[in-house]
Amino acid sequence: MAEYRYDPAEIEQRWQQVWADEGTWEASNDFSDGQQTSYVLVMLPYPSGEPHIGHLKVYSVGDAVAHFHRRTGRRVLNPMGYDAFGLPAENHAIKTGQHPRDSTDIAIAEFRRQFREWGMSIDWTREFGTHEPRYYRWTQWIFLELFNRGLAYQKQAAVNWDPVEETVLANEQVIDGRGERSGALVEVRQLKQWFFRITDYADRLLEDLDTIRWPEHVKTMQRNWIGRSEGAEVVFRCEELEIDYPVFTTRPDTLFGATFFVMAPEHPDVLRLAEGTEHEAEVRQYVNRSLTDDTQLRGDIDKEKTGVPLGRTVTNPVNGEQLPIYVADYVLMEYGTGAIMAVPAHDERDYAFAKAYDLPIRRVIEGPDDEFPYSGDGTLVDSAPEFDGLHNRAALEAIVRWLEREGKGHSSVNYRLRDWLISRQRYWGTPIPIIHCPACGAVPVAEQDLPVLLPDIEDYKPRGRSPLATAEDWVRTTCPQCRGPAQRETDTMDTFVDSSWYFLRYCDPDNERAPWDPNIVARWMPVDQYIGGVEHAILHLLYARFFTKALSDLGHLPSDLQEPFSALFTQGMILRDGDKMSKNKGNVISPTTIVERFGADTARAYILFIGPPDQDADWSDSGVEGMNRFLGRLWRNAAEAADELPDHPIPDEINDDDERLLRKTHWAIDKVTSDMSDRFNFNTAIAAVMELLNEVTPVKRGDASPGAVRFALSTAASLLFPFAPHTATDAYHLLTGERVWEQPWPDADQAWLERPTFELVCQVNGKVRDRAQAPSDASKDELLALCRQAPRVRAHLDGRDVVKEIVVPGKLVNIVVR
RNA sequence: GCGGGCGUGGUGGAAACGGUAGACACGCCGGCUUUAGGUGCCGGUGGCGCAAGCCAUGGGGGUUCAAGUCCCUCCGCCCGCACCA
Repeated sequence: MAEYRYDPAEIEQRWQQVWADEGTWEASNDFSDGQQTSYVLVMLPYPSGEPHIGHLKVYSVGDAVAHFHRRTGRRVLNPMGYDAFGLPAENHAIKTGQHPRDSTDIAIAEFRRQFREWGMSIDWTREFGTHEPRYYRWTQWIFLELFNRGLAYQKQAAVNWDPVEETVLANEQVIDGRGERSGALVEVRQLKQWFFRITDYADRLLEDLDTIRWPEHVKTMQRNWIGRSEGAEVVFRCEELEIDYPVFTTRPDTLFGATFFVMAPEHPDVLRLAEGTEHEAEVRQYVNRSLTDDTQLRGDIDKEKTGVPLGRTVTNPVNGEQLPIYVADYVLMEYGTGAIMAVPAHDERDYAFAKAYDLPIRRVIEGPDDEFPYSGDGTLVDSAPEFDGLHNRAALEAIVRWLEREGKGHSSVNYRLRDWLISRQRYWGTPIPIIHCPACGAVPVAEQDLPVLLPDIEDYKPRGRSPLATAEDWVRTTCPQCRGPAQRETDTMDTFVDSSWYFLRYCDPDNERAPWDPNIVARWMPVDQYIGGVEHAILHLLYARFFTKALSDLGHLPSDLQEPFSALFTQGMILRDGDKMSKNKGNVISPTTIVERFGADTARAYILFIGPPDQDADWSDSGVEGMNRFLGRLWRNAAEAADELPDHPIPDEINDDDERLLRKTHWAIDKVTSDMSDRFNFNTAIAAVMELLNEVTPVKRGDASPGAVRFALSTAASLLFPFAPHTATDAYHLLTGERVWEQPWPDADQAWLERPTFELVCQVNGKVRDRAQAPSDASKDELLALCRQAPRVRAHLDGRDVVKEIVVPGKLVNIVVR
């Protein structure tokens, strides 16, 4: 017997050459043939160092989907780019002096090399990095579009300042009071910053979640983040100073239970209200302490409630009562109006405060017991004759109607979502295309002057302001409106701005007159299948949705394009011994090592085989070897059959081995197809191909005809193609002389899926006692009879009364005895 | 505290519907081939038991002819949000 040696290095290199030479994976923007399209997109990588195993996993998933879509008749857009602006490259520059552009371009070259080495079916003609002027020119253009429509604006605000990165951060980038990247406790600073008005879109961002096929937990996270609550705004008046203080409450039904009123320490009126009262000094002290307090500590829910009275009162609009005003740090300036009515009987926090300061507690809703606080539903009591006795839900509406009639309040909706703070005091990002003119204010750079190029500078270190400020020649400019001397904006944009529209640019990447041609975008968008990590559940995925809606409203996208990603899949991490891989732990396994040793196909197929791709999976060195053995076995069987078995068709008269093999082959087609269709069950799909190959080996030595063996092997290769494209291509080519990627996805023949007989499970009292071969078309009575005849069943029926008989056709019979 | 997810052999994991628990693979055991092998091939492998059989999907309870799957409850782990009025 000849020796057939599986040589993945040679096979992979050879086919990659063909794909590169022929541009096999390029997707044309000529849609005249009317072919169905599919946009399969994996989140673009941040190019730093070199790809890790997580990249290999996510792109293997994406590539499998792309290949499956292609072979089931769709034209697939599967592009690649790089999210190339960002802090790591800049921090590296501060340390080494190497320009971030240079280190980034080196990393990109390595990513590109490895993606090619992995054999990913990417359309390389559409590649770009978000740091290239031909890209960020349009990021700036989009900024100006938003600016011109009032969706980008500057305001002085309390913002999150990361003292390590020396820049502000968006709310979404602060995790447990710490900077997302640095882990440093963020400080609050009052600064003038650029924002995008994402809050205008809160309702649509919430509602449209119902229209997309995303994992439920991601949708839930977005809903929580947006944090919509319905309630009412109620006006409390300070008579002494003649000022109205509106508060937001979700429980206007408890208005009669309000016994005091609380303002946040940041509330601009706190000091003014306390002025001239006996509490002034104490209030001043409390406010100062709160503002300098650790934000994290202050946010701790278990922290004891503290506060100070202001020495003033407000009027409860429903009953005219005078409620003492307190300042307390459990009230947040960022939410609602920065002031609340306090109802200790029916709110946990107000109750804790009332207990600590010995304030009255008044029940206005009946509860199941006398316990306070009670936040559930019940009958309204001790409120007003017109509302007492109503269920609190009904009372809520009645009270709001009353407030509206009296002009003392109205129903209202509040959100947790804040506007998106996009300015960063850092170098390596897209410059904000604004010019500050002493006379004209913030003036947009003219469209024909885009891009505003990022200047080269000497020192990248941020010193409380953007390093761009040191590029004085660059900063100094003239005002586009009045031609007077003016200064450029020196902040750059959050890199999440860059990645909020890249999926649109892929559609039309070389367009020099516009960010994209809406007609082309209309053909590809929305993305049919988006794939990436859950860590972007809120940040990137919320921002990209906002951009899509805003750009659609501005007329730059089709009006029906409201969501960028119709379907989302979030992949799990690859762990090692149950731990994250990290350089610190020294347990990193690099894709290069695996690819060098076993080939890309082994690495890719193993990662997909290890378990469901949305779950975390533990890496196993011996597991990889097993996959390498399987691919080698498939390839050798194919090579051997191609050489040694005559290329005859399957004979009309088939023997038992042929039949067995053909049934298994069609079963495998059916299994892999359904595992791939709406699911991501790659692990079981690969297992099915293994089962098929396991069936070929013994049969080959038996009586199977050459045609049947060749058919089984070429089908196995064809089914494996999305997971191990090179090996599958080569095996298929050896057997058929054809290119598997040009072949349609195999079709399972129903006739071979149905069997003339099946194994009938015979149960007594729900326990399996025996099995019997039964004709597939047997009647219920026949199945029952077969079961009763089975020897082990008879033993268990002996001398007992049959109570009940259950027949499940095609499956089992259960006889219940006593 | 609220919301979501998960818990199956020595290991990773199978089992859309309630209907043969453990597919496929790793590991392990045995055999054959090989000068040798980190190769290839064949067989075995949830636990207890000689066997008939019994036990087994985190624990307990329930519904059902039948439960990994449905319901209740408890335990453990993971993720998100968290003084949001």
